Parts: sequence; C-alpha cells; structure tokens
Amino acid sequence: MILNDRKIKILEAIVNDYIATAEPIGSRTIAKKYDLGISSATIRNEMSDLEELGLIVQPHTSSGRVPSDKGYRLYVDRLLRCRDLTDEESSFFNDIIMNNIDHIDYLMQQTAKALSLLTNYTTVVSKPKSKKDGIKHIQLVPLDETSVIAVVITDSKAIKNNIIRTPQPVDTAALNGLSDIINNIISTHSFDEIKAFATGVIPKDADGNELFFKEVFAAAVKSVAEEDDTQLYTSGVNKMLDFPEFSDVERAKQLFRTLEEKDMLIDILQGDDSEPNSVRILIGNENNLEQLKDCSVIKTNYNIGNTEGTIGIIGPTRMDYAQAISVLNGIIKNINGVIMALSDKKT
Amino acid sequence: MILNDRKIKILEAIVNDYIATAEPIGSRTIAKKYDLGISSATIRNEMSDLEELGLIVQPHTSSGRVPSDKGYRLYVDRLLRCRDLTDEESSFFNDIIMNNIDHIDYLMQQTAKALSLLTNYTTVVSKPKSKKDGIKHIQLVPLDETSVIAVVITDSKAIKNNIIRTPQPVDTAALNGLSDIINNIISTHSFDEIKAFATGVIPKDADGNELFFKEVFAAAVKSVAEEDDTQLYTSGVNKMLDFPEFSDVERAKQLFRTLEEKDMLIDILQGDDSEPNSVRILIGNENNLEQLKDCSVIKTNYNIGNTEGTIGIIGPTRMDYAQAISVLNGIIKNINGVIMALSDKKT
DNA sequence: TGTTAGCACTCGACTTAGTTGAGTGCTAAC
DNA sequence: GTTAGCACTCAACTAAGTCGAGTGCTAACA
Repeated sequence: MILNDRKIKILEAIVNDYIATAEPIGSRTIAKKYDLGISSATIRNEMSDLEELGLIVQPHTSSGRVPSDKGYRLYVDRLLRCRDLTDEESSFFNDIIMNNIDHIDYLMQQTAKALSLLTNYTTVVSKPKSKKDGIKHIQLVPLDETSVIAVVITDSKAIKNNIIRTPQPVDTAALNGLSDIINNIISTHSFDEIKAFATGVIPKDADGNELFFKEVFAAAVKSVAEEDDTQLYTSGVNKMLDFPEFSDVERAKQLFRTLEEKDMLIDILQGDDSEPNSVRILIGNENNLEQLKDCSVIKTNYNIGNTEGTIGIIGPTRMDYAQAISVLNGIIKNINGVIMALSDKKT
Repeated sequence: MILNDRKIKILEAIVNDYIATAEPIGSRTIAKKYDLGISSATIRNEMSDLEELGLIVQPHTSSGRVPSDKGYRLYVDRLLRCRDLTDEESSFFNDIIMNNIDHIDYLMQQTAKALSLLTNYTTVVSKPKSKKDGIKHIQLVPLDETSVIAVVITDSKAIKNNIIRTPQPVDTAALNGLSDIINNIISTHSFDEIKAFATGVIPKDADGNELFFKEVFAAAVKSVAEEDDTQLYTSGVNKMLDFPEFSDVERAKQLFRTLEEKDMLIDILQGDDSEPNSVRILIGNENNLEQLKDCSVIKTNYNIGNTEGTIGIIGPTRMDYAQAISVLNGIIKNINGVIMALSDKKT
C-alpha cells in the first residue's frame, strides 16, 4: 500500500488534533475541520489504510483514531516544522545564562527549570559519569577556631568544600603553607597512593599533623568519588498531572515513582549516543521502559565550559513535539552562542 | 456538658480508627471493636454529645463520625502516647548524621529525606533568613588558566564558591597574596563600602587589577545575598498521593502547587516561634492556609553547628501523629546527642 | 476506478431508577 | 442511665435504557 500525499495529510491532521485535544479523532471531524476536499467516507477509507499501516490505532471499535508510536515517529521525522525562539524566549534564557555563566551546574539546573516553564513539560538534566577523575588542587581556608575548609578541585574542575576539624586553631598563613605541602604531595603521588594515605593508618606525630593531613586526603578522595557519581536533576515533574493521560491517580503515582528512579532516567538520557550534538527523540516504547511507554523523551547533549551532560524533556507521547524540540534546540544554540561570544571577547 | 472519661475513650477510638482506615466510624463499629462495655445505642448518645462539643463531625447525615480539627487537637494534646525510636531507626539516623556531620546543610536535607522515608509523610527543611550576614573571609584558589575560584565565607559561616575569570593566568602564590590584600580590605571596611566597591565604577589600572578585585567583591556580595535568602527543601512530596484524601487528581494538583510555593511553606514553618526548641503541631486550619486546611504540620527548630532552621512533617490531618512526633523528636535528640558527644570529645 | 451517500451497527459515556447497607435519631421499656 | 427496637437517611452500587460519535459496508455515481 502506498502512503500517498493524502494519507499523510490525514495522518498529520490526526496527530495535530490529538496533540491538541487528547480525544480520538473521527473522520467527520477531519472532513469538517481540514479542507481536504473529500468526504468523511473517503477519509474513513484512508484511515482504514493508515490503521493497516500501523500508523494509527482505534482505542475501541466505533471510536475515532489515535496516532500510534509509529505514527508519531513518521510525523516527527517527516512532518515536523520547528520554529525559532521568540524574542521573549531568547531574552528569557539569555538572562538566565548571563546570571549563571560562572556556575555551570547551577546554570543547567536553571535552564532545565526555564525549559520546563516554557514547554510545560518535565525536564531532566544529567551530568555523566566521568570515569577517571582525580585531585587537581587543594586549598585550606580558615573557617573558625575549630575547623578549616578544604576546597578540593578535581581534574574535571568540580569544586567541593569539606569542613575539617583541627586539633588547634591554625591561621591563614599556616594554612597556605600546609596547602602548599599538600599540593606538593598531590602532584608527586598517584591517586591510589593518596587514597592509601587517606585510609591507611598513619602514626600521628607529636603535634598531630599527620592525622590532619589524613583527614584532608580523605575529604579529597571523597570529593572525587562524589563527582564520579552521575548527578541528575528533574524539574516540573508536577506538570505531568496537567495531562488527562495521568488524571488517574494510580497512573500518576506510578509515573512519579519512575521519575524518582534516577538510575533509570540516566540510562534513558545517556543511552543511544549515536549522534553527539543533535536532538534525539524517543517516542513511547522506543525508550524500552514499560513504565514510560506512554511518554516521549526529547534530549540533547550539552558541552559547556568544563561540564558536559544531557538535558531532556519528558512528556506524554501526545506531546507538542514541534514546540518542545524548537525550544530545546533554541536554548542550546543560545547557550553556545553566549559562550562563544564570551570566549571571543577574551582572546 | 462534661467531657467525661467515657466520651474521651470514644473520641480516642474514633480518632485511632479514622487514622487507620480513613473511613467514617459508626457507633456499632466502636461497640464491637473496643470493649467499652456499653451498647452501640449508648455510644450513639455519647457521639451526639461529642458532636455538640465540636470534637467530631458527620460528613453527611446517616454516615459515621470523623474527628474535627478540634477533636484532633484534644487527641494530640491529651491522648497522645509517643514512643522512643527503635534501635533500627536510631542507627539509621546515626549513620546519616555521622556521614554528613561536616556538611550541615546536606545533613538536614538527608535527615528530611530519611524522616520522610520513616514516616511516609512529606517533609520540609528551611534555613531562616539571617537578616544581617556579612563577609568573613575570601580565599582565591586557582582553577585553570582563565579562572580562579573565590571561596567566600560569610559571617554565618556559609561557604560559597564563585568562579571568576582572570585577564591572565595567576599562580597560587600570587593568589595567596591577593587573598591577603582582599581580606585586609574586608576587615577594614564596612559591608556597605564593599558593596560600593562591587557596584561602583572603579577605573581599572594598567594591569587590570582593579577590575579583578571588583569582580571578587561582587561575587562576595552576591554570596551573602544568596545566603540571606531563606532556602527550603522538600522531600517525599509524592507520598501525599498514597492517601485516599488526595486520590482526586484535582486535589492532588492543588496540594502540589501549594507545596511548590516556597514562601508560603516558609511562613508556615517559621511563624509562631513561641517555644523555640519544642515540637509544635498545626492541625488543619490552624496553619491559616486555605489550601492546606486538610493537612497538618508537625515542626521543630534545629540548631546545629553554624546552621539553624526548621524541619517539618506535612501530612493529612488524619495523620499518625504519635508516629510522626515520635520520630521527629527522636531524630532531633539523636542529632543533638551526636553533636554533643563530638564536642565533648574535642574539649 | 475512485468517491460518496446512506444505513446498520458498535460501544463508551451518560442518565435514571431501584436496591443495599451502614449509619443515624428517637422512643419506650428496663 | 442504658438499651432494644424501629423508622428513617443517604452515599454507593447496580442494571437498564438512551444518546451520540464513530465505524464498516454497500450500492450508486462520475
């Protein structure tokens, strides 16, 4: 059976209408609403063909048609018309970017939040597992009489603060000296050796310095380990309740539980890295997760400054793909644009 | 009308049963389930009195009775039997405390999470507005060729990292020198003066140092401002979906929207600070928030190390007060106990 | 051969009336 | 003061009936 132009027009009508109304679409609705110049009976015949092709389904006999995953896929691949960001959207994001340009992690969280506000879908940001991180630099900073802060900078340029109790008060100058010694040790020893310093039993000398060093190294090792764990932030999860497909509390509960399972979401976001910097779309069952079979995921990688990761939009399969993709594409371009401009200015 | 012992026993039965089942309780149920030695007809008479006293209500004629806010209040004030934490609960929390003792903010978030897991209610932690914070210390730490980190410690001992771009690479020794100069300026100038440095137009000198300082001060001022904003974390919001009172999606949506309004929650948590370190309970309308009239809040202040704030449990008015209060009380004692033990060891 | 009007049929959604049962309040007797 | 008994109430459920949006099929038409 040939998928002629008319069939595609009808499919498009069905998808558009269903995205807008969440109600199955009947032949008469299409005949009236879209001026295709054919009667409802003809549309009926065409719809029957579209169903045979697996592009639409009937929830039950004598109901209208609803797009199938395959139908959405065709729609997304061939019919989607993306738009550019509006000026308001652009400046909305630019403000966020400019205000957070030096806090990349926070910037991504804010971006996710804004993306959720603009699209009315749930968003997720993940930072990938950086398999082999190490300690780059440690700086001790005085906090109060009984504690100092060990600022640990990892090779991946993550910054972690660790509060460490000291046996006796230490002044800034002394801390700077200690920092130098520690950094010297770091640059001349492997990460595994430092790990051993941190966990091994080191006899502490008269004024307790060894023990103190040990705690610093332990904090540093812990910071690296923390950084190695992928982190995931979600935003706008509650938006899901606005969709009639989740007006049943049981379904909503199940969805929320799934969205809490960070490992699963990370798998979905980070799997399938075929084309690094393009927007990828998983429709319904394509994400291979039973619990999210009624959801679609639109995702893209970002790579900004020291941080890389994935940002994704999650909505019902009946989501406004054009809108979501446009906004996601737009903001990634915006962010990159601002970053480029800044680094141009600098050189 | 006298609230005799028998009436109170019946009220207690109603509250306990309603907490367990969420179904209105009839006189016959009480007669059968609780061995009060009186018939259902007598219980009916007593219930009629309890209703007149405003302690219980009938959702509709010919249905069983349900406790009113006033009924819960009496139950909480006079009938509640709290328990100590079980060994598992204690060690569960102790692990969390020991692992996060040096990250107080994170400790509170983790505690809230654990509290939510153990009680099956939503929890909230807030850090109060510290009206007058200032800059205590700034340390510059090298990050990479184009940026340094300004670690800002506020008077309230919050630690903030700010990435600052530098015109040219600066090494650690130079940064230590700069840090000293900056800290010298901080200790000899008021916060308002520093604010002026940060925002005012300072002509930058030949090698650009002034501008660089300006950015450091700006970051410091921003850090203080951030710290001044109360922060609020919620945990286990989804647990609310488990209660039949929110099985209607509209209600759930409204509740979730309210729980997103951080300002409102902060008001509820931080208002009414009559008795600083005790557990306080707001039942139903007592929280003065229409949207939370079917919810109760159990809250207490914490004051640990450098951080103080409020931690609260939110559930339906029909919540297991004994359980929630016991756990909340228990963990606050636990935390304080560990902190005490640690500071004892130190001195 | 493709298109269309017409018609019988399907089936979820809604309405209505009837039934059930848990619960009440009242009364009269113990 | 307590209780058995009884009439009454009302939400929740069930079954039957109606409605309407939608289909598939057929026969006629261009």
